[in-house]
Amino acid sequence: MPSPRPRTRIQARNSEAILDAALEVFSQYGFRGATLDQIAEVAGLSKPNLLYYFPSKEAIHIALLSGLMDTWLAPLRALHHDGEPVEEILDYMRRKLEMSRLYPRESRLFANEILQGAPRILDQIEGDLKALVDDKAALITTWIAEGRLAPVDPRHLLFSIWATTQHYADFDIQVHRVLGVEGDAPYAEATRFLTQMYRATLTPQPR
Amino acid sequence: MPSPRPRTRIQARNSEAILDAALEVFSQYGFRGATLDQIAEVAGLSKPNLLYYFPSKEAIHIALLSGLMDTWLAPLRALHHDGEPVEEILDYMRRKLEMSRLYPRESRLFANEILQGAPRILDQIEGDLKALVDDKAALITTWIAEGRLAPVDPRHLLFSIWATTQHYADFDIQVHRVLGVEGDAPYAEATRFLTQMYRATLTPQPR
DNA sequence: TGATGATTTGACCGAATGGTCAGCGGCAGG
DNA sequence: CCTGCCGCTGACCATTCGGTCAAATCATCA
Repeated sequence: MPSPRPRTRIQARNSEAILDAALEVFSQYGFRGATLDQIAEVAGLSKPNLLYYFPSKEAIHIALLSGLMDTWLAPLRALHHDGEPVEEILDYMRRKLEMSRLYPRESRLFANEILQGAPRILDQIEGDLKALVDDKAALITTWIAEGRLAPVDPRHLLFSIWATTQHYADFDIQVHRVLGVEGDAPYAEATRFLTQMYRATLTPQPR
Repeated sequence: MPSPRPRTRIQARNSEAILDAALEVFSQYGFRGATLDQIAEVAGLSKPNLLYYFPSKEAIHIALLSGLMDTWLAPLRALHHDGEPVEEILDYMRRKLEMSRLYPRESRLFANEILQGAPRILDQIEGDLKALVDDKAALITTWIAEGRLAPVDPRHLLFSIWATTQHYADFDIQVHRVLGVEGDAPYAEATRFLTQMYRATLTPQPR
């Protein structure tokens, strides 16, 4: 039984190929809709060979998800209490949007998992994620109390940032077809629009 | 071969039960991840009986999607050129949010279809949806030119409204677990937050 | 070079999948 | 009461599914 983490060069290469192919397939069809044959074909390996590196379909899925959560929360963790509050949150939004641009498959994998009821990451959502949100919401509340941020609901502010930024990854096709363009152009426009929207929302009004 | 639209009372009842069950299952697992046995069980019918009313799994899916698109676009169609621009768009946002609250399964079905590459509704996205967006974007541009709306990118404004409102249906579980609440409470809070955000974003600044 | 373990695969398995079909029961109209 | 059709089902089918295994091949190093 090979260890889940690669030890030899060839194990590293194949494990990575499998995870990459699995990300491709799972992110599009969800766990139940994806098949091992599909993943094997994308990875350029035979199905039994997949199962030589991972004991089951679910193990591949779990391997993807467990690595994903930390990556996904990193931008929010980087929301620091030093710096100008409005710009801090704008930076967070831009980091999140950049994640959607660079890692759309990861975003879709996450979306698929949530849509299916988050059976494999519910504890992390109720644990790590909730704790992190509580923490950052407290920080935002402090900023508001100091008058450095317009009074907004901190949690729904975060929800809206997640929603707007991930939309460009998850609904990628819709965005491109409605705009009638291809490539990364929507992200540049989105950066401008979202910067404008959140600046208007968050800038405190002296009165 | 029974016609797709019910003619007798019993056909109406069963067709509706099937579509309702299929909506339940498809919206959670996507087309490929859903099974006829699952739908049959939820509908309280036998699998062959499903296929007495619909010729195939795909036919059920198509029946759901074709009915969905019009319902889904109705709120945007109702964006009128009379009335105060800011309040018109706020009303649209609230209608969309109300749709998420009342029809979360429809929202998830749509999200699943887009995630999987929109194989069955791509033409409608490039056709009806794009045309509608172009039309309403022109209206918004007019409002901006008249100084009755802050200058924003109209299409990305619509994207952000879709994203934020549908988020409460599609990521329902995450929202509830992170907030630590159950029921419709998030929708009331979201209405307040989003009203505040879009009012701040859209209200023109006299200078 | 030979030995040894890592890697790969064809053949296969039982279960689940979408779908078919002959026929049964019941109900409506004559 | 008979007839005929609508609604429904159990049994079945071919394919695909996740997964196993023995055997073949490959790579490495003594």
